[in-house]
Amino acid sequence: MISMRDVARLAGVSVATVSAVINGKATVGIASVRRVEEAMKALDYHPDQVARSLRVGRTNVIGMIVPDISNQFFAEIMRSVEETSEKSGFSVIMCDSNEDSGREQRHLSTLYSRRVDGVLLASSVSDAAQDRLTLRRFPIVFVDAVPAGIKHGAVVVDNAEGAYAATRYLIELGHRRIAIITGSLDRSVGLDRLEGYRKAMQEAELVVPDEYIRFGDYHVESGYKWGRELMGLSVPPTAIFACNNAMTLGLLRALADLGIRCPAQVSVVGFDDVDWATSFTPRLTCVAQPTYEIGKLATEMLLQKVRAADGEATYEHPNIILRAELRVRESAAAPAP
Amino acid sequence: MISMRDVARLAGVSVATVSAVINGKATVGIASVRRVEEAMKALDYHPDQVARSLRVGRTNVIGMIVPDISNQFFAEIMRSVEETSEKSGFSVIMCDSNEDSGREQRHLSTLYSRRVDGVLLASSVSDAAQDRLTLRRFPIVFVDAVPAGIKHGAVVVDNAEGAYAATRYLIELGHRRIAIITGSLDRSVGLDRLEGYRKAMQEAELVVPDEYIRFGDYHVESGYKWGRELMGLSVPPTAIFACNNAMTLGLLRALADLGIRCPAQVSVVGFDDVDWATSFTPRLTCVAQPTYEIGKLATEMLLQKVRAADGEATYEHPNIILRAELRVRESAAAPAP
DNA sequence: AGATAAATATTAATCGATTCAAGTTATAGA
DNA sequence: TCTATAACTTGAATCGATTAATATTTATCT
Repeated sequence: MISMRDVARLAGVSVATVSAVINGKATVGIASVRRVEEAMKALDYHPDQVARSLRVGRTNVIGMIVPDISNQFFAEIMRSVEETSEKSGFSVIMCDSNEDSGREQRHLSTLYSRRVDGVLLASSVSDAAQDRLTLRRFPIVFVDAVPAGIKHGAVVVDNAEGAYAATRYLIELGHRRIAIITGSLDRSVGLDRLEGYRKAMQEAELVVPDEYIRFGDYHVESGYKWGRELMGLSVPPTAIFACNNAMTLGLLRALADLGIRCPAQVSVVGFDDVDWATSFTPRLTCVAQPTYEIGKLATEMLLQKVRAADGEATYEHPNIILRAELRVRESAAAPAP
Repeated sequence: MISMRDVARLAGVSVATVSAVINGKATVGIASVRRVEEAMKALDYHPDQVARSLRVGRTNVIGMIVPDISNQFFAEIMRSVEETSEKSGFSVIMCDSNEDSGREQRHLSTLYSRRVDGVLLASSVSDAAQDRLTLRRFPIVFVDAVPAGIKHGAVVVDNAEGAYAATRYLIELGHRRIAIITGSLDRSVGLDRLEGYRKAMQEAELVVPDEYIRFGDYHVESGYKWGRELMGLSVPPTAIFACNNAMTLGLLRALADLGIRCPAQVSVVGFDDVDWATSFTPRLTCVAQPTYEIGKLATEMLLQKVRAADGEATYEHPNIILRAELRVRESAAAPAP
């Protein structure tokens, strides 16, 4: 392995000079700079970031933990995070928590051992926010879901507002029997979306029978299961609001299996816009989250925190709350008379 | 930052002893082990992997480069890679090459600087295989696409066979005018799928007009564009084979926009099975790749290589070629008479 | 008890960078 | 020519672990 010593030897200077050249310090003579650069090229030298990290106490690596890498919503955020990080010279270690708080904790622990400079935590399962110890380890920015009580350092979407808009839209179309398939309530995402739905229903003075509220787990299967159940009720809903992309998919599959036509027999609004949404017949009406923006802003916020922490300071940015936009397409229509 | 010194001091032993305890060396007395363990717990000590990596010359980190993180096919492979790596104590740095050979090279270079122990390279754009220098840097396993001439260290699917099966199936349904939307030919994936298609057509003694072969770029838009073009031909095909998930989506969108019903008016077979494939009406017939297996086997092969390289040896495993399975559903049917 | 072997523990070098204090050379001004 | 200052350059300590060589303690056997 070629090291700085080798470069120094070949260039006929000290390692300190080589280091200065690499770091663009202005104190090096033009002649030395040239010789060092030539030596580096000749030896195909690439500075060892591991050694550098040890010395400067910074790795230029961040960690990102998501509940499911293969969910398109998170995949798109990851893409944006990777792109933004790379521009600032940061690499990203990706971790999948599989919505399991044990796995999440273990990942946080390894990331700490690897001395990453910060962590993006999507849909945190465990209440990492409560975990004072974890928070003291490294800068953290919460993405997608914000733990209760956290007012700073999170980038999320206004889930309540998005769910409200979706439900409102269905009501305006004339629906009165509107069901929801939501996620578990131990994270803000599920909580807020349910709340938005409830608010819209309440405002319209529509009572919601308990069996119209179903708690899924953000996977296709639960959307399918609850979709079948809902449509099997003695008084089935005329519209269903599904709270993430996977459950929407499951719901649509259930409808197809049951031979129930959408939107003629039942209207569907989903959460998360995905590439297949506009290829479906009918094209899917849904609440879209700006994944690119979420990833970009969260990364920028985290890097600010990292830079601040470098100078022993702290950088506290109030939560960024982006708008979730209702995209009206064809899967929701007025109920059959 | 708590270091081994602190632990050693508190436990009343030397750092060497602490190190021995951590690494499970049998030479430490039972009493010392206990004292060290208590000290570690008391101080909430987490060994610094950066320092460890520098000393032992291993990082226990691998890199993975994919052309598009947000494509579900690669996202699923990544998930499997992350899972398998984590089991062996490896972390994964994810990089998106955006199908750009410049970006790919830059990523390879950073990964080298970070001294990752190995790299999984999906759909390599640049001919990294030819790049002797890159190959000497670290163990590499090719995924999805195998560079020309590479006989070892790749995990791929039998693309030609998959495409052959798909085309064959369409022919058996009675189609004679079958078009293909494939990817560029500078990677084995595009090449092999086209070849499989050609072989099936040839065997059936069907001539393929040039305008039935369209070269996309694996993105939705190109599937859409070529889909419209194909259906606008004076003699349009009665069946279309699209060579990846995104282009299939674009094609289906084009058909929907044109009001052309599938499979009544045109049959469609896609490549890559994805979560939405079975929620569509009609449910999508496609060639499925075993993403979980691909990720798992590729990671295992890479880790073998890493372990071998650790002992100055090399581990050469012949390319693993998995079967791509045709999943017959409803988007392809006999042509209208 | 004394010798020898076995079991533990420690010292100090090392990995490859960065960085500060100190040293050397060059330049300008008197 | 001499000195003060500026412009470069370097030696050596340091980051936090691992590990080989060496030292110390304990156990075993005659």
